[in-house]
Amino acid sequence: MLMALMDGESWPAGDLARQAEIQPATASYHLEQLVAGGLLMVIPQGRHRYYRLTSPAVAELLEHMAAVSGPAPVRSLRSSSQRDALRYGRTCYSHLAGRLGVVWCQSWVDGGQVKAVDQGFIVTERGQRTLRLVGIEVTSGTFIAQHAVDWTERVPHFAGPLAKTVTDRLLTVGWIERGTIPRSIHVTGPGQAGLVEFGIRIPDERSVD
Amino acid sequence: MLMALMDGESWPAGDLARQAEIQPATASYHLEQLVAGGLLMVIPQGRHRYYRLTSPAVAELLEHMAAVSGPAPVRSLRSSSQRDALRYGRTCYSHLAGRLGVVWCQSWVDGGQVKAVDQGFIVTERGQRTLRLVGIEVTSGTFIAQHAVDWTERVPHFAGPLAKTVTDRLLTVGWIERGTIPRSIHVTGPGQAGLVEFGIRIPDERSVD
DNA sequence: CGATTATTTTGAACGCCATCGAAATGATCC
DNA sequence: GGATCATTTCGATGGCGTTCAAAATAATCG
Repeated sequence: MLMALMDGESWPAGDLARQAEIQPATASYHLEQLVAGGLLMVIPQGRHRYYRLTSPAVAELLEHMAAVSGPAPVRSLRSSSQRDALRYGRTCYSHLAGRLGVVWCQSWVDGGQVKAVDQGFIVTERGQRTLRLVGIEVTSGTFIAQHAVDWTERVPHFAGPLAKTVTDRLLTVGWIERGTIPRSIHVTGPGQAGLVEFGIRIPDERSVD
Repeated sequence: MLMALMDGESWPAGDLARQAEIQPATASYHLEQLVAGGLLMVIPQGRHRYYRLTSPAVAELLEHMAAVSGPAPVRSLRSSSQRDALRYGRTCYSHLAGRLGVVWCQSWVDGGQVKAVDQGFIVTERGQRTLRLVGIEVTSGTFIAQHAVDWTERVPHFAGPLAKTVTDRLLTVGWIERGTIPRSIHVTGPGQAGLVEFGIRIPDERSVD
């Protein structure tokens, strides 16, 4: 359930129960504990009670835990295909993660849109021009944080405010869109060409290693 | 027990049991689980079996967890005084943490030995000269990572290779020394003057807030 | 080699915690 | 206002995990 909430969105108890494949009563019990423990907060809205992580810090911690613990053993076919989808692309507190996020980071390093500095990257002039393609205006030298480790890929990807802005923009212009599996992301038809122009070598969605 | 191992040192099962105030058999049982879970490794030496964290990554994760969970409620006077000692100064995987580590970081920012950049600090020319006082030679511009959050202080402190080098050096020249409580650090007599010259405003050991 | 120390293994007891079905609460919809 | 849906509360069950004492193993010491 915590993993399902890692995109920073709010989900009602029932949805979380279904995803965790447990009874609603059980989910309710656990969610209460997580709220008591300060990891979750609850936003009552009508007959729904929306749960969400109390802060991005919690998401970071979870990502950190997942990174150290390594990939979980596959329990069922369903969770496996679900994992594959998330492995391809997903949002992590509103920035791109998964293979898509990693490839973006690598492509931009190789393509010279960003220059690696300690603990992150700074946007080059080329990067500045590339960002302008999707209507984002920044001064070159702007810093982009990197996420220390990525859960499924174990390599850096962009994080922080600018990463979020870009992700939002890519969703708005319709180059990427959210899948049916919560937090999953995939590339749209127009996005195929768009992202290449945006300096991202798009990975094949079929061949997820 | 994990907290006791956070300095990266190796401890035998018995010592860990005593610190955790549990029976040796119980400790052994738990330590075995932690090894199975990949958090600990064991180094058999004679009739002792030394346990240690498998990697610095585990220590970072623990620090992260402690930071998010906040200070634990005080259970006993003993654990409280122990906590106070660690709050004053301690090593975290071979770099200074606790109030001492935080003050070092703040003093150097104020004193101009380092300049804050994103996700860390870089050594200025003044810092270069200060480091030379203890026989450490670096080029100005050298990067010092910062630990995102400090468990007891919740403010940044130095981490990474250079922080470790300095800590080792301060121990070698005898300005700081390890206390009886594992991981605890305090300032020696000579260190009082030395650390001031080294650009650190030494906090009073008595008045730990 | 016997005594001592460090540690693990075994075995058993206890407690508690996760789980679920059923009932209760609360809110929406018609 | 009654029906339906989302969620929580209640109550009961089963299981499992933690714990420790005692015994076993292993290594050191005299």
